[in-house]
Amino acid sequence: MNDGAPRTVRDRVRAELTNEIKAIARRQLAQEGASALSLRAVARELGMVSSAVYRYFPSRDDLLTALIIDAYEAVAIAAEQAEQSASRAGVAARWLAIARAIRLWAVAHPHEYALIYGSPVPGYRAPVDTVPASARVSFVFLRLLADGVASGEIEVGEPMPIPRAIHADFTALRDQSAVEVSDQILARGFMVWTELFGMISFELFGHLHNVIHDYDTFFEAQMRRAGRFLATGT
Amino acid sequence: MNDGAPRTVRDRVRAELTNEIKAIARRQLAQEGASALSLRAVARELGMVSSAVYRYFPSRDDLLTALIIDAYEAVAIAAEQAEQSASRAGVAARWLAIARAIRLWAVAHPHEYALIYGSPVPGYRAPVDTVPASARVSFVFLRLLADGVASGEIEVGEPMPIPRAIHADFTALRDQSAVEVSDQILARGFMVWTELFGMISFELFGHLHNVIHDYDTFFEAQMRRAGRFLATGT
DNA sequence: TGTACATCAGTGAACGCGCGTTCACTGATGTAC
DNA sequence: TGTACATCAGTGAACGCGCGTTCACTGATGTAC
Repeated sequence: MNDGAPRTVRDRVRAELTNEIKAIARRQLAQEGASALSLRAVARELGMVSSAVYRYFPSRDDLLTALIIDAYEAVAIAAEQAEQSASRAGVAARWLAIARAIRLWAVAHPHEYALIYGSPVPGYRAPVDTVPASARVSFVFLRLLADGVASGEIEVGEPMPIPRAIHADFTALRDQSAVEVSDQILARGFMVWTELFGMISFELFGHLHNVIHDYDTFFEAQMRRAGRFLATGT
Repeated sequence: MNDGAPRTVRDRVRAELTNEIKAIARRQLAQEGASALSLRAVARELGMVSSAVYRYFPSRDDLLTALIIDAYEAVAIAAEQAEQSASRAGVAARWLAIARAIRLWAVAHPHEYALIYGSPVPGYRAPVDTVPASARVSFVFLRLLADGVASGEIEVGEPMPIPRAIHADFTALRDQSAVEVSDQILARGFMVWTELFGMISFELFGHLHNVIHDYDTFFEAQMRRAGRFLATGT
């Protein structure tokens, strides 16, 4: 149906309107948050009658799902582009580039960040469609880990014991991502990755308010430290 | 007015009803999330007419504020109790006790956790009243840092450069908390603290779904590793 | 190229719902003397 | 201890609002021959 380029005028108009609906919805999201997102408000701003939106999205939740997928893809693309721009640099620099790119996207789109990394929207259950989109950004990081190990920039050091249950999960992750990285480095990677999103969430959700004032500098300093930990385990 | 014990029957009934309202609201929060919390639904479950609730909370937002403060205090109390039970143990064990207690509280009260550490509730602006409550839990951690440095269990190691702007914020934090800990250890502490909440948020908000299966074990392993980093910087 | 029919986009009205908040009221509880 | 008045809790009706979703409809666009 919608594979390839749109053939007819109708198809093209439809694709444009679909995007316009999403753009308006994103804007309203940015003003009021996810649970205040309403089809009627979108229709109003579009200059259409509310029932017309149903020609494009069968329900409010489907619109929300589309926004969620778009948001996941936007972070992923931001990370991928940063990674590519820095691809000739070392692992530490690439890590910083990725971390900065993700944070900058989040700061520029706080409600979209909240939509995907904040509390789940009440009454909404994410369908499976969102899974591949959500995984995409972490693959950027996993590839960085693999590169770092291959180049020797990530020092493996003395192995630490990993619980059996976690080893199984890590093995599954290696299979899915086709990235061969040892348990120990995956565990280290998880710490740094968690740190990154914890940091952004703290900043955006107000937990550093009146504690830290220069968010940019603080983020930069902590991420540099995290990068060192990633590379050397210290 | 309400200083000390309630004097009259009316006062006692009022205090009980206020608590009951909060309890019902908390339960509804747990079922539907914060933005679905409604005074009318609470009144319905109370068996009262909706306007009666206004005798207890002047608006929906005030009820929400009360829940937020209660939630902050509940995590703080959980952390404090864990800390006290482990107060004779070493810093590593105390850190683990605190981390576990906070996570267990979060897992037991996911919507209350989301209320305070997830995305802000749309259309709601937290009043200043919530600030002291929100800070309480981190003071537990700051005191642990100070104890660890005093006892030598936290190794200071070679100092690392801290940006001037961050040094100023850290100084203010030392003043507010009356905890004397060096910039370097504060920075390290921030990393570990961020890691803890990042981890809990990842788990509760579904970002480890189908990746990690044994959350308990994973959390335990990562927090042990974080504890080592806290103590030794490695 | 032209016509006949099928598909689709957008309209407008309607259904049923729940929400926050206000207000004048009744009856019970508390207080001052 | 008893009475008169003030305070307070809860009622019931109402205001005005916005929401998601359905449905029969009109008119425009696309397709097959």
